[in-house]
Amino acid sequence: MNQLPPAGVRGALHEQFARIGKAVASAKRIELLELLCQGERTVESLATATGMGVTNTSQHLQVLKTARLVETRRAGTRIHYRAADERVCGLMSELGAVARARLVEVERLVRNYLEAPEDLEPITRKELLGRLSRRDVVVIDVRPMDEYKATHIRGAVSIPLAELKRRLRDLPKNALIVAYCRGPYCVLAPQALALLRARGFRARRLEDGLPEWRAAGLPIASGS
Amino acid sequence: MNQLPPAGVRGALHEQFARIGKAVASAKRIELLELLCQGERTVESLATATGMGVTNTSQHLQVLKTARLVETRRAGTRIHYRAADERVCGLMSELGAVARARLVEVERLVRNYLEAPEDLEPITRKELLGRLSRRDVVVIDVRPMDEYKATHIRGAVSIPLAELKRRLRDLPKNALIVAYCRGPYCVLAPQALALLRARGFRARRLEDGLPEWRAAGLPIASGS
DNA sequence: TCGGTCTTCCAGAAAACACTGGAGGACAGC
DNA sequence: GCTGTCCTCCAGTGTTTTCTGGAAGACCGA
Repeated sequence: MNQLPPAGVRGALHEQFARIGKAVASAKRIELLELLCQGERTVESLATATGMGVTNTSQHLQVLKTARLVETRRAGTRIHYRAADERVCGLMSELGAVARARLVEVERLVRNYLEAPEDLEPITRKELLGRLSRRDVVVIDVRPMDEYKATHIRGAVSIPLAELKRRLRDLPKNALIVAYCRGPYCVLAPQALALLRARGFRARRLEDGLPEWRAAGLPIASGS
Repeated sequence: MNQLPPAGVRGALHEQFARIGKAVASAKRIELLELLCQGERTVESLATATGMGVTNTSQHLQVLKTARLVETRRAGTRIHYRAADERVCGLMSELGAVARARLVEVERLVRNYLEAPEDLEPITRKELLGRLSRRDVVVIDVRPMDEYKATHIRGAVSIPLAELKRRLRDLPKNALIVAYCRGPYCVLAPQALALLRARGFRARRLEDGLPEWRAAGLPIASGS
């Protein structure tokens, strides 16, 4: 190649490269490829392994197939998928390496799970009060909006559990997040924690819930 | 790592990997990354090099930046972008390698341009007639739809130039495609050829155009 | 402080994509 | 032939991405 191809071809070439990129632009497909790099599997086994529906799995596999990253083999009524060649798996690990090197979030995810087990304990009212006055915490009220409007911990923001996923981007990645809800048996806060931690946030639960905070005579507020 | 992280984290990890994948899921961004792997450049210089608008270029660069694939440096009023590290460029070449290895289209693109110069000559009416009867050709009429309805070569399908891009998927990748329009000085067919060839199709032009075909007493039709 | 330049942010339209459920195709066993 | 299994295709819905102009922000030089 002693000369560049003309512009029209260059664009189309890049589009071909992008086909590969698009194929690995989805977490589900990456999961599938990782599994396939371990060995051949049927559609159904991939579906159960990833927790996706069979239809959806099949469609993702079609995408990978048209990008020529995987190949198929029919055996009776079922179809076995496998990675098209070792280079594909090489690309996957390269991708993972870049992700680990470049994305701090990945490190944080691992650290959050493997270390800091004390973060799994609820935070006491007293400690939260201290942190609130030092402003080194974000307190979120994960109950439905109308309950928040009625009464909430002073300084807390309302993020109903249903909206949490959508509002993740509003939350700080480095500060501690404390979630609370109706009381010690309420499931909203634990669910919020699970989501937050899976996304790499540092999150803890307040001991008990709002009624106990209020009963302790600690500062509350109402309205939005 | 002697144990897998729990499912919630695994999913989130894959999503982090997919962030990198998404970043390279667009031909434009791949082009930008390739340029940046050669060295630092300003937004404007990237915009002119790729033929994109500055706004659009900037937005693609933001995507790359949030994926941590590129970094910036301010110098007075302009901002210099560069690849975040060599591993990123390594990933790009790995991507290109897989694309070349796996995508036949890429090979075809190169071949279409570097070889088969005879395909650049128009096809004669006589040859087209023969191929039409052997059905080993797809003839497309790239004039506006109403002209097609009035009269067209029998066996041709109507794909007005404006719609060609959208309808590329309807065309065969292996068969020969012959385009015609109003006559030897009409620009529609040449433009269609440029697009088709850039996308890897085998495409030729009919000598002259419809009037000459008709004048030669060859088979025509009308209606849709 | 005031233009001028370079870049980013924002809002809206068009296109592409992911997921779902139901219909259809290929195969094995009876 | 018929039935059941496994997979793929199709159509519809809701979300995300891409691109475009216009406005705003950061910086330089006068």
